[in-house]
Amino acid sequence: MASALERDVRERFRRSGYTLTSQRRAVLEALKDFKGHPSAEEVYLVVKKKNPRVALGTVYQALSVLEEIGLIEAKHWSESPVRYDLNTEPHHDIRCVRCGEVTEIPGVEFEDFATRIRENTPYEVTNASLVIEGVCPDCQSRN
Amino acid sequence: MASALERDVRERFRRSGYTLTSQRRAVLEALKDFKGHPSAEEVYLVVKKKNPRVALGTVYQALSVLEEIGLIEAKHWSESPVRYDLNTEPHHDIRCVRCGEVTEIPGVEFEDFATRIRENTPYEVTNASLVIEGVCPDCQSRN
DNA sequence: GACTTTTTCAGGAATGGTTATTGATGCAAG
DNA sequence: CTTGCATCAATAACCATTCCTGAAAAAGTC
Repeated sequence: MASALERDVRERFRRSGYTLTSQRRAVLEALKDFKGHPSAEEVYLVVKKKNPRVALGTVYQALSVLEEIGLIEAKHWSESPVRYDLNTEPHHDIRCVRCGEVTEIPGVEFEDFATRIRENTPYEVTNASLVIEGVCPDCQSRN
Repeated sequence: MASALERDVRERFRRSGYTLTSQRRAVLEALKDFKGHPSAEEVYLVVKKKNPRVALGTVYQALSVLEEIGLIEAKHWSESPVRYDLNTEPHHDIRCVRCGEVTEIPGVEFEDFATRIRENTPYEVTNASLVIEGVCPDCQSRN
């Protein structure tokens, strides 16, 4: 499965014209290793462990390239920096308003909904994502 | 209908313990007059016309109080400051990725969806909103 | 392989939206 | 009137992100 991802990575870089540099690969690796949905800063910290010379700006730049070519997805929450996700399959994430943890919600389909949106606006819809917030089980019990 | 809103405003302030000051009222008025979904800065400009002494910080503060007591709603988009909306009925907004304009999408119900989300996560869901982006008709024709 | 051109990078400064701080101000209760 | 507390204006601080620069690396060319 690593090779499938690997092939996809190469392919997307080739098509985009960007070069697959070691820094961009490192960012991708960090995102793969990171359980959850790290912020740019968190990705930076992981990357820096292996290669202390990379700058935060480089990570931002790499993330935006990776997002542009569709390898990763950026999610915007209120009161939180942007968080990145390697999983680009359609899915939804929920963020705990107390501890900030982000996890995925399985088994909720979105397609019907997106279709209905398209039927009700003259806009050409390019992107629709859900921002879901709540209190995670841990924080509930920690009342 | 103005009086219904008026009553609601008074009621919510009373219950919250906050005082209904002239500045907070001015922010509310600005939001009512503004067609669309202004940013804090835009609200500030409108408020300043009538009362040039208010500071941007005051507007931010007033907006956060108004949001806290449920009179207005804040929406977060990528690449855009937070935008505020007086309409707290459940509804969806779409933002044009070219010109930035935000408009409402009528006639799309959300409830089933929210229910399905609640059934699929152990989180206690407090908030779920859609972030929809697209290209508005004007910008499409202006290709 | 040496040369040239292009892309990317590191480091740090700059930006922009938002929040925090502080002392002043205004209103309410006695 | 005056004491007390919430709110306000002004401004400084903050933080995530972007921009800028010269250096380095990679890709293309002969």
